[in-house]
Amino acid sequence: MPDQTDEQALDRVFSALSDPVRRALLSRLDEGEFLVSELAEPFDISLQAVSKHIQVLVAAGLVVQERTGRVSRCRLNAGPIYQAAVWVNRYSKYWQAQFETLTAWLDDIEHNRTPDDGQS
Amino acid sequence: MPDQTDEQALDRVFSALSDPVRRALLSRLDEGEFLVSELAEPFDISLQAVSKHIQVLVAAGLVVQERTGRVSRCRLNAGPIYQAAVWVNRYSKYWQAQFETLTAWLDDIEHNRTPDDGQS
DNA sequence: TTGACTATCAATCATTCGGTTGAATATTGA
DNA sequence: TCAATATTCAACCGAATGATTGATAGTCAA
Repeated sequence: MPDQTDEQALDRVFSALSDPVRRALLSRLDEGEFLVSELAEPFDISLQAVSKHIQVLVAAGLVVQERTGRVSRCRLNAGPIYQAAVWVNRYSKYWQAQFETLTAWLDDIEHNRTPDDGQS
Repeated sequence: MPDQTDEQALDRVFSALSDPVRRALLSRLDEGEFLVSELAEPFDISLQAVSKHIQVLVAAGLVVQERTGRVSRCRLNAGPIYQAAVWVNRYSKYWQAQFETLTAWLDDIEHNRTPDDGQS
């Protein structure tokens, strides 16, 4: 039985993941650490808008920022996604057909191989 | 490489999951079919508010409604959650410690056993 | 037919969200 | 010191969100 704090944390994580810009930021940060300006570069929106998106990710606990001098280095913290993963995986029984694919894919990760990932 | 339609579908699914009332509705519908009034009963908010939450779930493709006479029977359609599950499971490598728990849990589901589920 | 019941529609309200522009803060380096 | 740089803060804007209340539509049954 999750307490209210957990529920609110889940609110923030799912809400953070509901925006395509923020998902793209997390995908990028999965590759390493980046400065705010580096993260902002691919987007057509203003740097300030990206900065606010990063703040949303920080509030959800998904990103950690470490400021040294002028620059602010951003690092992924995927831990909070775990509860979201547990939540959505409760429904995996409904896509049995694709289930073998998912488990194989998770198995790939477990053995530190690269899954068939067509991500842009 | 997901197309824009898929991205927007993911937006809607994650956004739908970001509200605790809607997550509770999905959990309930995982147990079977319910009328709108039955779904609304446990909540302190108005029936109309619950009806609107259900409409959000329908728009995300997570719930199907079938109206017969006065009543509207609601049924879970978990399929669209799959893409969200794939998305969050990309980050499973970051919680290796808990990973065995997750795979064991998925394995339980695969064999139609009941996982250790303390859900309210 | 009348009345109760189920659910949605409609209007409203306060708040949040995603974006903008402009100013401020702080750091670096010439 | 002074100018350029990196980031955040602040104010604002329009649209979306989550809730309310009241009205409406449609169905069932006495």
